[in-house]
Amino acid sequence: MTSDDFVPAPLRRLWGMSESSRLGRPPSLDVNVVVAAAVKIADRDGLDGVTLPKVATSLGFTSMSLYRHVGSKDELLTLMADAALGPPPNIDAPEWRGGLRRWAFAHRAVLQRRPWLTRVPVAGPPSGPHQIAWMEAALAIMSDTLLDWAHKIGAMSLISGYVVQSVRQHSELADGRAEGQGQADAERDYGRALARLVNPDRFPETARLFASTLFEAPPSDTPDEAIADADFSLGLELILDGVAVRVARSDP
Amino acid sequence: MTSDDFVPAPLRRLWGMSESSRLGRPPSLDVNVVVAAAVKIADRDGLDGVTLPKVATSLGFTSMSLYRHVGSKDELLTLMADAALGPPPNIDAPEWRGGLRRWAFAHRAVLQRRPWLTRVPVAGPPSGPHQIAWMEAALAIMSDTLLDWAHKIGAMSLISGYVVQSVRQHSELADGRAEGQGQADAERDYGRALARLVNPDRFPETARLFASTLFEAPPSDTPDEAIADADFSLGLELILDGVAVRVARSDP
DNA sequence: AGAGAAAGTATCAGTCGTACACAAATGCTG
DNA sequence: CAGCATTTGTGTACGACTGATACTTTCTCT
Repeated sequence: MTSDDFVPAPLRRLWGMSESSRLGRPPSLDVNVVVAAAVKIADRDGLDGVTLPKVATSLGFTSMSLYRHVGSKDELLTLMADAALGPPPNIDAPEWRGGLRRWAFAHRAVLQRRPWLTRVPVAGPPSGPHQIAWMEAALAIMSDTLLDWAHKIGAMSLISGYVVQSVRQHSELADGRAEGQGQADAERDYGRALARLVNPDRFPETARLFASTLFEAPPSDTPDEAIADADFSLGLELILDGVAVRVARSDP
Repeated sequence: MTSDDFVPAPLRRLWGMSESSRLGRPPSLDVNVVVAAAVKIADRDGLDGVTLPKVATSLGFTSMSLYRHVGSKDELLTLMADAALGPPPNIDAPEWRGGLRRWAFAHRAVLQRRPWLTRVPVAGPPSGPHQIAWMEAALAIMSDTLLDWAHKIGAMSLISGYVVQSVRQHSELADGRAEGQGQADAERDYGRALARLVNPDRFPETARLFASTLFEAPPSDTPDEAIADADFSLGLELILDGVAVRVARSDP
């Protein structure tokens, strides 16, 4: 039966199953070329810079020609996301905790290089080959544990969601920041501006927070990157502590 | 000096500091009315349904009139986000863990009622009065612990990020789902479609996952909501376990 | 009363996504 | 080798959106 191996068109394009109908006019354009061009534009101009006219003219075609290869702009975004994610690194760690940590940092590195990836609307569950490969890598890291599938998936998507959230937040704040201002400076300005609005009677804890040294005194020679790494690690290790509790619980 | 209590216009609008210049033609429109209308449209048509023409005509004005009260569409979104978030519930829990759990569920309930909130691009650090109030509530819950500020903020934003991510994911999947299909059915279909693409040689763990009972056999009389709640709790308790480790560590 | 200031309006340009009908380029069939 | 079905890329068009600029309207204060 053909209905058994029916795969919807978007999935076929994601997995590179070319039609090669060998009939009619041969295509001078294919999905991968279109996606590569779109990714290049996103790298340069951000996700909002990706428009069908721009992608098409960057290839010397008209915008409508793209519709022969991608079903819609949303589908193009999905294809871009999987292509830009790329394959996961090889991680063969002796124990799960170090492995997941490396997985998370690798994931973060990819997103930091292409912050627009964190803004692609997810149109469905992970279904591209690269997304699946990253998932495989995480599952392999946890294969030694006795966690059940629900916990493995839960831990993985928790970490992955944290990575996305964290990178997006930093990149959006960086976008909204005046040029030439470092992260430390921006945080201090933010604290000062809000400190006037936060009434200590209504918001006692928050007022104490703003009065604390958290925003005022970062050792001035610390690079922004180190601060960001520390913030990121704080949350990540918190999650890993939580996973450790479950791992220990399932292996008495 | 006036420069000391200078507050930028977007912040002034967020905090409801009206100008009341008492000169010239009196306004028949104000920020709150505009924001309320925009929120109503978002509730009905989603975030993409919010356009300046639609908001304006729903009030009987022209689109350009909105620019007298809102700096840009992005600013309108920020204002909508804070208005729609609303004030946090009163949570006076005897211990932090139950308190944070209730905080997370309350936050989730708000976002579930207005899924478009999870898609508003965050333009900066939390700065609206309601956002600050939610932050205050979380800090108050943790005030009994000996966590330092960095850990409190880290735990709070981790939980909040998890809530957002989780609700957004579910609502986006629900949007992409064919009508009349429940969550359990959709997950089963997803598993079947991908199972054919996932080569067990390249993706052994993932193949085992798809072959597992995770997607195939949810007890058929379980309502979708219960499944979603269980998924949500799984991740949340994982995070809380992680926080508990830190709380214990800081109080020997 | 009238000057000055602010609110709301009319008009407009520049984009974007995409539906639809068409032209061009090829392999297959006779 | 002719012509036909088939597939690819194009031209044109429409509706919708953001936001600029310059205008009219409607107030208060002098």
